[in-house]
Formats: sequence, structure tokens, C-alpha cells
Amino acid sequence: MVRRGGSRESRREEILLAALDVFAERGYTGASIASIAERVGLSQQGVLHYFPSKDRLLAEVLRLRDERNLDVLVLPGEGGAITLDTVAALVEYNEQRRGIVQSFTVLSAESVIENHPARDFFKERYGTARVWMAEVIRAELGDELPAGLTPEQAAPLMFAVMDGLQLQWLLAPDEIDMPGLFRAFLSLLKARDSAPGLSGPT
Amino acid sequence: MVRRGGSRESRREEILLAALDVFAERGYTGASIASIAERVGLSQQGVLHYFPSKDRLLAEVLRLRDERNLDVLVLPGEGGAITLDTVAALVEYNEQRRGIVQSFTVLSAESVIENHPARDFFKERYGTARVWMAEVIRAELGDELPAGLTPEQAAPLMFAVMDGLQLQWLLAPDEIDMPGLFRAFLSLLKARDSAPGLSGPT
DNA sequence: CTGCGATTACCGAGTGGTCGGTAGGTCATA
DNA sequence: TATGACCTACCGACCACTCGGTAATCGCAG
Repeated sequence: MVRRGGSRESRREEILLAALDVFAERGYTGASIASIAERVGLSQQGVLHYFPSKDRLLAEVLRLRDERNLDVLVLPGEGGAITLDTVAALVEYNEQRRGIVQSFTVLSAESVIENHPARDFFKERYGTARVWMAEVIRAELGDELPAGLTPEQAAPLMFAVMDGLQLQWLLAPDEIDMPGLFRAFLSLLKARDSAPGLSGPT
Repeated sequence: MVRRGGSRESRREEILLAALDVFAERGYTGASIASIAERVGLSQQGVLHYFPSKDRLLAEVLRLRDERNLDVLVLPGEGGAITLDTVAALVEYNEQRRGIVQSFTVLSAESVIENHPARDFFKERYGTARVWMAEVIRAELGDELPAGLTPEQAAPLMFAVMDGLQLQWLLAPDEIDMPGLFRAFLSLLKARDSAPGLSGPT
């Protein structure tokens, strides 16, 4: 059965990685199955043999990317707790993976258009990520943040900063120090202000 | 010469507005000239009579959008100085213009892909906007921001927050209070911290 | 006021190309 | 012999863009 590559599973992953690249370079709408196929030495129909449609291919690409990202986040914090520093380290690591960052930026923005196949994925992803991030912030900084912010407010701001910096960085890598600016934002959250009463981490 | 609408100029603007809508709904790559034409009751060739190519159409759409945005920013600050509050008001106003926000989000992210016709536009736009925003911040908050940030660091963070919040808001308008969260971020910048030495605005 | 050439505002038809997806086959392996 | 891994051939739809018209309107000469 297997003609060229290894197992079916490894062939599928090969295609998924190529698809991630092509989606990063051209977006979902702009990417063609044929161009993905070419990159792994198959015909368009060869790719469709492994994935029934372009939509499904996208869905699996996103799932794979999420897994990998989780690895990056969870592995360093071996023992258990993920800290804000782990998140900053992820941002730093992202500087080495322009393709991944670009695919995420392009696809997530594209997904806001109606009926986009990735829309549900991103909506759910942000929803759960915000809850999770609020917990991380609360665990590390407590309930009282500067200027009276709550962890539930800080969490969406955190992702906004990450995403927004990625966009500016992709457009002008030489001008934007993405990890530096992200840490600067973190230090805003960690600062103790004098104005609104009781602060109390840990 | 004029068959249906008013002047040539008004016809062009009509097309530009329709194009902005379609780009917002489908992105640049996903939009077809024909679908834009349909919206203004023309044939595809009718649109190409006014704009020589899809690329040029996009360029003019972006230029128009920028003009309008400038109106929103500059008019309220009639006398002269634009303040951070004016910017917050723009974010608030954006909540009423989902289409505009969506077009900006989709197109700016799409523009990071190589050879995208809007790439230069957005790169330059962010570059000048950061310089301008740093000045606004310095004028209002001085050189010393919380946690030792400089206005030049705060400016890209500002746009990152705006863009990132727009993305999350577009995906989940009910969960994300975009202007509220933006003001929360502003209050982080305005807070006076006690930790790292000399603070001294104005 | 009339007539006329120039200009403009389109549209029909077509070009060559790409799109996602299907049908049906060949062929090596198990 | 059965199965899975492909491929060739094809489909109808759509893409941006070009060409060559036609008809309405203008400026202007008489």
C-alpha cells in the first residue's frame, strides 16, 4: 500500500506541515490544494486522498498547531504551574518561528469573515484561553492588579497584546522587539501602584 | 456621458464603499470584482472602467478609509491636541462600525503575506502611527510611564491592544467589551507606580 | 437651435487560467 | 485476491482582465 513515504500517519503529517506553510504564505482562501500537494510531491488528488476537503485539511492543521503550541507552553513548566514567565518565553520562542506566527495571524483574522471554516475554532480557542489565562494571572499576581484591573480584564488584554505585536512584528521585524515589548506589558501588570488601595499577590 | 448616477467622482466613491464592504466580508483574495460590481448595479467591466485593476481598487479603498478615520480622530479634537481620550473615543465609535473594523482587521493581517498589494500601505501606516502615538503619549503622560516604560514602547503596545481587541471582539462581540478593555489598558499607562524610581509627568 | 465629432459610460463576449471536487482507473504490496 | 495509494481525466464554476462594441451626452461650429 505504502508507495513512497512511511506510514499513512506520517504521510498525513507531512501534508499537514506543508499545508501550514502554504496557509501562512497565502492565507486559507489564497491557498490551493494543488500548491500544497506540489510541496509534498503529490498531485492535488493525492492530497484529497488523505483529506476529504480543503475545509477538513484546515481543521486538522489548526488542531496540529495547537498541540505543538501546547507542548511549548507545558513542557518548560514541567512540574506543573505555568507562569507569566513561561508565556513570555513562548513569545520569545515565536520569534524563531515566523511561519507559525504568520499562519496564526493570517488565519485568525481571516476567520472573522462569515462562514469561514476556522471561525468556530478560533472563537472557542480564545474563549477557553481567556479563562485559562485569567487563572494564571490570578495565581501569580492575585486579584488586585494595577489601576484596579481584574484578572478577567487582563487576560483578553494579554492576548490582544500578543496578537497585535505579532502583526506589527510581521510587517516590520526590524522595528519591533516583540518579546521585549511583551515583557514591558507584563511589567505594567506586575507594577504596584499607589493609588487604589490594597494590593496583594501570593 | 453620465448615464445613471451623478458625477464620475461620486460613482467612484460608490464603488469604493461597496468594495470596502466586500473586502470586509471576504478579504481581498476572496473578493471578486464581479461581486463588488453587483453591489452597485454594474457589470464587472463597469467597475474596471473606473479602476484599472483589483490592486488599484484596493489601494484606493485603503486611502479612503484612512481619510475617514482621520476625520473621526481630528474633528473631535477641534482646537488642536489629540489626547488619549480622543483615541479611546475612537475605539468606542468603532463599536458602531463593525464593517470598517472587520475590513481593517482582515486586510491588515492578510497584508503580511508576501507580495500582498496592501503590504507597503500597512507597513508605512504602522510606522508613522507609532511615531505619532508616541508623541501623543509623551505630551499627555510625560516621559516616565509605569514600570519604566518609554512612550516609544507604549505606542506599539497601544496599537497592539487596539488590533488584538478588535480581533477578539469580532469573534465574540458579546464577551468582549472592547472600549472598556481599552480604557482599562489606558489606565494601566496612567497609573503611578511606586517601585522603580523617579516618576514625573509634566 | 441644429448638427456633429469627440468623449464617456458602460456591456457582451471571450481569453487563458485556476479553483475544489469527483470518477474511475492502475499498480504495488500484504 | 483485497486493499490502499495514488494518478489521469474531467467537471462546472469562477477568476482578473481585454477587446470591441453601442449608446448617451458633451462642447462647439454654423
